[in-house]
Amino acid sequence: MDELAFLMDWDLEAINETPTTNTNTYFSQLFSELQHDELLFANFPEFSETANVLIDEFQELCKPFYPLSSQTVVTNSMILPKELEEVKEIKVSDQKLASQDLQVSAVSKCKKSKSKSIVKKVTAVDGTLCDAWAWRKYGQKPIKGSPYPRSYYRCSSSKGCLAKKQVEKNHLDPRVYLVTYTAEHNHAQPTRRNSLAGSTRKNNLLATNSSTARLEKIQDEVTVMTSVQMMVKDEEDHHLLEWLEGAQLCDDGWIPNKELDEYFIGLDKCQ
DNA sequence: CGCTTTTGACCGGCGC
DNA sequence: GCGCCGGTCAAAAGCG
Repeated sequence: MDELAFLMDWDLEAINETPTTNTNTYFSQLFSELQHDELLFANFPEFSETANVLIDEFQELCKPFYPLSSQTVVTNSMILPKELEEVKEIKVSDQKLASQDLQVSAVSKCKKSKSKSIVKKVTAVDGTLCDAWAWRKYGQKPIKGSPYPRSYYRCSSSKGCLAKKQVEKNHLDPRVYLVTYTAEHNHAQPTRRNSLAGSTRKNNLLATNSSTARLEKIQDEVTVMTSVQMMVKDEEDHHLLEWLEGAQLCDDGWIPNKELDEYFIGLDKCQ
């Protein structure tokens, strides 16, 4: 199979991903959040019918805020109107949400965040390799007080996606990268193979100069570290971090749904 | 040719 | 108003 055919195959794989069930789960959780917020709920008094109606109407309301085609299924993230950002959840990670919406749910149950950005501490080969999204660098600035410049990236997976991240070395420990994510992806996360196909040139060089297996190994290592070592700006999330650090991870570095279920149930009992 | 990175310029917010 | 700082823009160059 030549390279083009291979890429087309990857694209088809992406198109075939229509996680409607997970989408509904995600929206259901989101609505649970909304219903607990009196102010927001007052803005949407019509949301009192079945869950499906709620989901449909909410999707409709949010359409102006994310540039999705009419055929696109909203998956793991989207741009919310300003007033809704107040109740937007902190994610365990930006990755794998389309297949593990429960991770989002667990964290959103834990705490509502007023902070829009997420900071990850990455002890890794390179901050640009730390996730499965494709990023395009659009700027670099020296930062006062730090010997290392800060790099600015925006998502290049999809046109119109507002997701961005900033990467800078920790001047106290140059092996550690601080990665700050802002805004939300308005499209599904690319599959691993897709992300490799659409990743930065540096990643492509790695993939061509060495074996793909080698690249995947690096990314697996980084994935494990980022999912456990994530830092959230708010100290109130300390208990979540403790739980994350103690969680038993899957082979691919992600938290098994069973673990999340238990965490989920534990939270419900506490509340 | 299309995509990326690089890098100086530009802009807005903030403190004085 | 001015200067500093951080974030973004956009032209140029590099690469496959």
